[in-house]
Amino acid sequence: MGSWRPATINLVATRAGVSRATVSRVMNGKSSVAPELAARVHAAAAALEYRPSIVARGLAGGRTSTVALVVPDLANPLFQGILRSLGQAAGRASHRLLVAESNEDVAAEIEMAREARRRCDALVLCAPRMSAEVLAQLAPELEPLVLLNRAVPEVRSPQVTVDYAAGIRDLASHLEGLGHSRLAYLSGPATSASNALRLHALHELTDAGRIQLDVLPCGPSFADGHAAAGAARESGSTAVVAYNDLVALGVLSGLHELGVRVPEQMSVVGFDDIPFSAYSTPTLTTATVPTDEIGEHAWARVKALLDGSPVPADLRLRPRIVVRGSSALAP
Amino acid sequence: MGSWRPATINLVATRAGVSRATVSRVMNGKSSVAPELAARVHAAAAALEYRPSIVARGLAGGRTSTVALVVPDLANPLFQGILRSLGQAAGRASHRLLVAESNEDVAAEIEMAREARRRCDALVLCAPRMSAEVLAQLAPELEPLVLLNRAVPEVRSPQVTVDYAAGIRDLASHLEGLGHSRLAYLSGPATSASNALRLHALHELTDAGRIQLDVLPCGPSFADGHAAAGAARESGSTAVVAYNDLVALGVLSGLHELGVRVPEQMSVVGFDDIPFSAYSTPTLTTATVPTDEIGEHAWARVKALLDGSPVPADLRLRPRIVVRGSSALAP
DNA sequence: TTGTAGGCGTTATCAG
DNA sequence: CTGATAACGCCTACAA
Repeated sequence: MGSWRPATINLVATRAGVSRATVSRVMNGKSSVAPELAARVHAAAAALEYRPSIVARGLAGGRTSTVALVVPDLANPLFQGILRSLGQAAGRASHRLLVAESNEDVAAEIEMAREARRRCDALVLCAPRMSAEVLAQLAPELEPLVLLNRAVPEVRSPQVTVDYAAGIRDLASHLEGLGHSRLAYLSGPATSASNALRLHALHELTDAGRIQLDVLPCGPSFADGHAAAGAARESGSTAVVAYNDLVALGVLSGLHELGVRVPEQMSVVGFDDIPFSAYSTPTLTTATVPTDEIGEHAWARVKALLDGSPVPADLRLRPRIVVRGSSALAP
Repeated sequence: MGSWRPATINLVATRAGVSRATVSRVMNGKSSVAPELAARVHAAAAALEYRPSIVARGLAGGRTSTVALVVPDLANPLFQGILRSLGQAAGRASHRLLVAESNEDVAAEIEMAREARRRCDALVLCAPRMSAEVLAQLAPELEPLVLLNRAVPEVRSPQVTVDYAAGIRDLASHLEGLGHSRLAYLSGPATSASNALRLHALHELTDAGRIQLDVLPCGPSFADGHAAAGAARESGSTAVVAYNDLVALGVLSGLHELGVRVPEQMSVVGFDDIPFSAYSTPTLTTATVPTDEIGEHAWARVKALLDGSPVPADLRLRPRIVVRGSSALAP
């Protein structure tokens, strides 16, 4: 038994004594076919274990039933969540996901987006670092395109974004309500758009005279947060707002080592609600980014684009505050 | 300006005043072409922003430069790690990854594997739950195939597996060396092959009279571990071997709530070394599964299969013990 | 070295 | 309702 070649539509047609066109019609359930012929086709297809070639179908019909997802970093729970939910949603509609990780490299990201798009029906792009100009210029050739986690007015493609500003405001308000009037913000990567948004939202609160703010350079990782614990303690603030949960958990760990009790002596809040935040000691007050919804909504837009049906309006998802053990009344 | 159609090889050929064959040759760097013609082709291609259609190329040449990865659960750090490293390795060779998640559903897994394979050049399959019989029967039609995280002698395809037994043995030996003679094993899902391996390895140690073992039914999640903390304490064992890190961290949390100090009163070890294990309180002693290497080696085998070159021998990666703060001398 | 022609497996358009 | 026939975009003998 040599290497087995998959059955083609031609074989099935011959075996069933019909034309390829009829086989195609039967397989696709399109325009009605005489019951008897249909039965013969089904029988032949089953006997031959025939499966239409997705590749050939892609060439002929221009649809690959595949959508591409380009993300900067698959180690990030946010993108992992998006990957999962988008994959599930697409899967339910019999579409597959092609995933490409750019490793935060914008140049690579551009090339990957171009290339990934060419072999798929649509592209879902998460490009937090890409400049609006580049994105605006690139977008047209990437269509059908859905932009995630990033609002770019210059781009006509549907966008599903996260209202980080509102999330941070809610977090700050929560702390304010607990009597904290001076907050330390552990800043993420300087090039991060979402970091800029967070910072901007915080500055608005200081401008409104509601809080005092210490901005401490930090980074996006646990280690960064851990290293910044000392600076946070020295800052004179009574609460720490971390760039994300990883950083917050790092701060928790760092403060613990420094003998600073959380939340008694200092409150800490994160952002993202990664799985462990519910289980750290103390458990972490944070804001949840609804990645499930992002994927779901992203898929709805992809589908609309592909079907030519009305595309749902752009969405700005508001993170939900999750109050846990790391925040309490100011000392 | 209506919707723009991507340039085809025909357009380039016409523009350059050559035949399609010549354009094809130039684009693929195959058999030498007169420098002047090549220059014309390059110029035309550049002017038209021509990019060969990957889909058409796939149909004609039978290569899609895409490989499929099927995993049971993308929430699992193990598979996330494999996804990342495999994706990176494939990417370096200009291949893309099609990812499909079966949600632990074996029936769905079978269908996904079949389907995913048909649209790609090869399949990398992680199917911890699939029976050896089914797998053996399915494998031939899935080739070129690389099996991950699962040793199945009946299958001829290359396999990269993890020696969980050795990992567990090393962990148990570590505890034994600390004076623990009675261990509680928090068992994972009954259908999990890796769980069976862990259990088997542990039983060998009891059969050898080296340790006493309490097997406690548990599960694979943090919540399962948390819930099992009480049972672990009552078991009479002085150390807990958890099915994985998630469970171990859950136990840590549960024991903390019960007022049991770790590692003073009880030692706890996990398995996987997920990112957070280095930062929990106490930090978790565990065993690292080298996901980076898995992806790397898996890709090497995929490539060999596709190139028709000699396929590297099957690999059994041994986890590396990481001793941290959750294990200490028996009380 | 270059061009011609046929084929990859489907779908879609027309006749009949 | 069914069957030729022409795309789809590219690759690859085979010929010249």
